Amino acid sequence: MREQETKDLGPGRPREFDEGEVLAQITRLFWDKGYDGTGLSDIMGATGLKKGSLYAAFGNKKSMYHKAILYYEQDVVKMACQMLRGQNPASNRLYDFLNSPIIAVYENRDYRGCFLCNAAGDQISSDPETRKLLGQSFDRLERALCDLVSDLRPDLGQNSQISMAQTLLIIYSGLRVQARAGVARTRLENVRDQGIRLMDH
Amino acid sequence: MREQETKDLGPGRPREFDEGEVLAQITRLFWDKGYDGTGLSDIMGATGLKKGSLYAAFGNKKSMYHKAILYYEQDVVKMACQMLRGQNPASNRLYDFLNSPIIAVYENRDYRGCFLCNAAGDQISSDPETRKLLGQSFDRLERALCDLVSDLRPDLGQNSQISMAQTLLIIYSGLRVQARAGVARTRLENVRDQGIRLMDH
DNA sequence: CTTATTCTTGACCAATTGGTAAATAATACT
DNA sequence: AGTATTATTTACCAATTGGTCAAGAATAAG
Repeated sequence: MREQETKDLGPGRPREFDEGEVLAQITRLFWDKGYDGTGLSDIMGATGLKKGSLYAAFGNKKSMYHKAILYYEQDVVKMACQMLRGQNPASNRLYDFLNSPIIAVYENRDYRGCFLCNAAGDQISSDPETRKLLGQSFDRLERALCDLVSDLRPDLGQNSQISMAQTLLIIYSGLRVQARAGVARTRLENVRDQGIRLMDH
Repeated sequence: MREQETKDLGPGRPREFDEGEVLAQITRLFWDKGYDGTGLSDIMGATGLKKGSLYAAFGNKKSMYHKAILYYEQDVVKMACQMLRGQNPASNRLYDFLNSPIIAVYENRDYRGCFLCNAAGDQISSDPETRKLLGQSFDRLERALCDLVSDLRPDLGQNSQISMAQTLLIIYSGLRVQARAGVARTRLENVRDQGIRLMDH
């Protein structure tokens, strides 16, 4: 009675690529080059697929972008949420969260920033479906942050906890943006520490 | 002995457009459509100028973008800094600063966000010159914020004041990004108020 | 008026854009 | 084997991209 994992091949020629892997590559492209900065040619080059296959599998460019946001949520955002709700001490989880933008840039030389934050600044964020997807992913992050705050400050009322979670998300977004803009490490670390100290009040 | 304002016309045909006005329009375009999202055709349409004139006056597209950031600094950022150092009570200035992203979206239906923040998420932020210009503008904002904090909390040491200014800038960036992503007004207001309360500690 | 200088215009460019359609190839079912 | 179904490939499309260049137009100086 269980659902088939690999979609038992019905009639017709089978796919020669893994949809998830291809989507991961598409996501990476949109992530660091933006919507208009990524051409079908880039996508073809990175995936090795021709336009026909891409359009058949993922629809047009805008639809590919939407699927990329969804993939990012199921991949990066989900992982972040698991970390936020993980088994480590709550204060460590908070530190790791606010430290991750710094690690990315200054340890891993990863300048892509946060896909959601980049997308918010992109022209395509005026597209309603894109906004909806961005909102969903941010909400998901906020809920995880809320759980973290509730671990950290069970003494506070729920409204205060929510406000703190929202503030942490905003600080995180700001850190991602400024890190991508090339702000010095020490400055980001100052803000990280202030964000952590903010939880004491 | 004073500098001539309108550049006494020397030999040759005189300009038929005001360089500042045109630059303002170019800036607006890059601001809400991004680098790749803005085509020369858009710029021609908005300014009424042909490519030849544009290239002669501002160089190629990337150079136009750089000049747009500079224009933004001399226009929007400078005004913001003047407000931050203005005559109003310091707490009012802080409120106005953190409230401005909310006003923009929810009172003025202005969804452009902050050009600098958008640019940081843009593909072109990997261009060194662009990063330099972004850094300069952010620095300018941070210095003004530092003066504000020093008005607000003269009791603190300079290092603490700097950290606070940096945190305010990051919160501001985050607010701009999330506001553009369509986050609900009350959430932004929560964060605004938390940012203000942050100054009490 | 002529000349030098600057600006504007319009034609032109190769390359690329997102997108489509037909032909071909690989599978399952009968 | 034949047929229905789905995937891949190839060729093709009109439109647009950023960018250049030469010709014409408007000014100042001689």
